Amino acid sequence: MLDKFKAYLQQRMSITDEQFDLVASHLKTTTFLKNELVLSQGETSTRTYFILDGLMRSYSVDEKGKTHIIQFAPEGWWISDRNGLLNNEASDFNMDAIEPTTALIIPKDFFCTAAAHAPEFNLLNTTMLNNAIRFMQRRINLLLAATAEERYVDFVKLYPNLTLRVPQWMIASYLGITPESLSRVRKDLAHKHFKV
Amino acid sequence: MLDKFKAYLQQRMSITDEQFDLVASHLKTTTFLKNELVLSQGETSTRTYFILDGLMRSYSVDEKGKTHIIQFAPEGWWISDRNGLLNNEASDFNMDAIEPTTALIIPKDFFCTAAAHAPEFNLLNTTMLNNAIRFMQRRINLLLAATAEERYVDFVKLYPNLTLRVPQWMIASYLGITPESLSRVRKDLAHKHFKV
DNA sequence: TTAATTTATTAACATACATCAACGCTTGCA
DNA sequence: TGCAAGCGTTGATGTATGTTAATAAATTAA
Repeated sequence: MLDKFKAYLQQRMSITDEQFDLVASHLKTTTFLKNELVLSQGETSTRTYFILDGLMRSYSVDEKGKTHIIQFAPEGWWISDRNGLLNNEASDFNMDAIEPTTALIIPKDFFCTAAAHAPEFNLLNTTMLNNAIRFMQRRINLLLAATAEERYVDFVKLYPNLTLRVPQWMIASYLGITPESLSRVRKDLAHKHFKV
Repeated sequence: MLDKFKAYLQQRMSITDEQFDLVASHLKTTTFLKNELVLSQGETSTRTYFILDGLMRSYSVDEKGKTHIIQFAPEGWWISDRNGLLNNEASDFNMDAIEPTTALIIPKDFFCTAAAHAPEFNLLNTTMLNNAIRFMQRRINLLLAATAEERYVDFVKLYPNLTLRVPQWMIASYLGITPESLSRVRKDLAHKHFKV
């Protein structure tokens, strides 16, 4: 199962087998059941998860009980609560597994200790963080500028894979619209011969 | 002028005068006029700016010519285009100075070279990046879950300083509403005795 | 200082999306 | 096997916010 993590790293940095073994010796895997709650709003967690298999999400629940999805994390993605990670503060969000999931538990100091074995881990870390920012800026821009239909089309192009795996109401919740609206958006797109 | 940067670093890490001098010797300051365009959509820039004085913003312009503000950067904030920084790609956004601005030019490899002099720069860098992600998740959550009024109230509490410095139509553009809507929101809040 | 431009407000009207409710379809579990 | 629960669709209706336009106030330029 660690092979997937090794492959992930090798695609993004140069790392020897020895370095990987040293680094990976600190890591444990864990599994979550479908719909298992991993972290609730108000709890504190300093862990990051690297998803080996399955699908997780982080989301908020507002006063009316409505759910708003902050992030999807399928295989090869990272997910964590930054409040806990940075300041040992309570999480603003919930986290759960949408599918049965296997994940690596990445402790808070992982990149720091890993960099002691292979300095390139520092660059990998900052590159990934910058990338996350880039994606979030893009999403914010869409939320500010685009219609529900445009946001859905963008989602499908960006995550064709997720579109099939995730129930529609979750996609709606990620896009910031109701499931009913998404249903209508899809109907309109079908008339315009939009595929998948 | 570099004093401000030194104070900024000293608040966030331990750094000696010698280390600072070494690190700062690579840096140049630059100034921008009010309304000066710093970067346009389609151009490539690998620079980051650290704002010493003044106020900058990054924003997109959609097909209808409407402006959508991605980020405000007042004194003590960083601003950059991640497309250029990460991949030497063209920027999705524009960047300009809202006020006359003095900024440090931070080259792409700054944190890497600085870490050679003071390793704590690595931690500072990742902490700041994680913090940026935290703030953006919070903003996304508000865009998904909150009304225009709630978002405005949140903005005013989070950036009381900016509320006074920035024209209303820019705040509207940051919140994802029209200036007319913001005007109405403010009127309603005034009736509810909301202050500032 | 006047003139020109930008910014903020207000009103009438338009629309994208939400809400509420009803109805089949699937799914999972008793 | 059957039945409850969840999911997706559709329709009728409601509402927050957008659009357009006019005007006033503030800022900038000449």
